[in-house]
Amino acid sequence: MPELPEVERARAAIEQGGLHREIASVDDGDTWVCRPHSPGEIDSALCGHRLTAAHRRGKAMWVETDEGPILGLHLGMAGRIVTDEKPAPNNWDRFSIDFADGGRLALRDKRRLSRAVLEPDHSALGPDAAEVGRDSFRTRVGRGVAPLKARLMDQSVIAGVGNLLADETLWRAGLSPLRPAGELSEAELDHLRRELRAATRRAISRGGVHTGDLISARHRGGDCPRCGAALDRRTVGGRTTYWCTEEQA
DNA sequence: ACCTATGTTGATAC
DNA sequence: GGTATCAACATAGG
Repeated sequence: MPELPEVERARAAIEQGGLHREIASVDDGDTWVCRPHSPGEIDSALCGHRLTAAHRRGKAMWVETDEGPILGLHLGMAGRIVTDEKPAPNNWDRFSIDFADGGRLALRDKRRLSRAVLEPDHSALGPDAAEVGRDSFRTRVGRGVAPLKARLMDQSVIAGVGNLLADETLWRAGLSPLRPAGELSEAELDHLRRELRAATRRAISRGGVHTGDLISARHRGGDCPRCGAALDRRTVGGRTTYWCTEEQA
């Protein structure tokens, strides 16, 4: 679920529902999700503080605190942020903050691939996929021999594009996921960036990458929603990929 | 019951 | 350095 659009919604949820409330305690007992911290470390660092601002770059989020450390949050493959909800069963709330006012904020994740850490390191992250400028996009994406889709999903190249958004964007742009990234013309790269921004913005406003136009056809036997041709299905960049061989060259 | 598939990242190997 | 593969976690579905 969580690609850039979902993470942006999660960030907004923290901003709207989690700021300026005194932190009474933190449940950081999941040593996998909170690695490399020991249980109690995040708790003692955040207790008594308040969250003051929520930021995002790509799929990475971080929250500032008043005079305290920065809290990094990542949704992994199935995480989401909930505020003021009762604890989920089966310990699905892998990390949570209890506020002094009785409310709470939780990182809910069945699969435990999400992360909560203090002072997160985002130095290996490229510019945000929705913010990257034209020239930067050209030089960062338009190189190498890796398939275009793999390049788009490389978080150190640009941050935020996952499997579904990559397929949707390439389908919108009419570009094959298999094209060696370095072989794209500047015009193609500019067009790709334009479609990436459009697909991303649209997904944010509509609620997530699952609202894309290609999604409904993205299964075995699916047809291109535009031209009706059978979609091709292959593993590209390590992920299941669907595309229209008629329109995406 | 068993097998496959799943939005993520990171470590590892070539 | 760039690229590819597998493992980490846990669930859902055929």
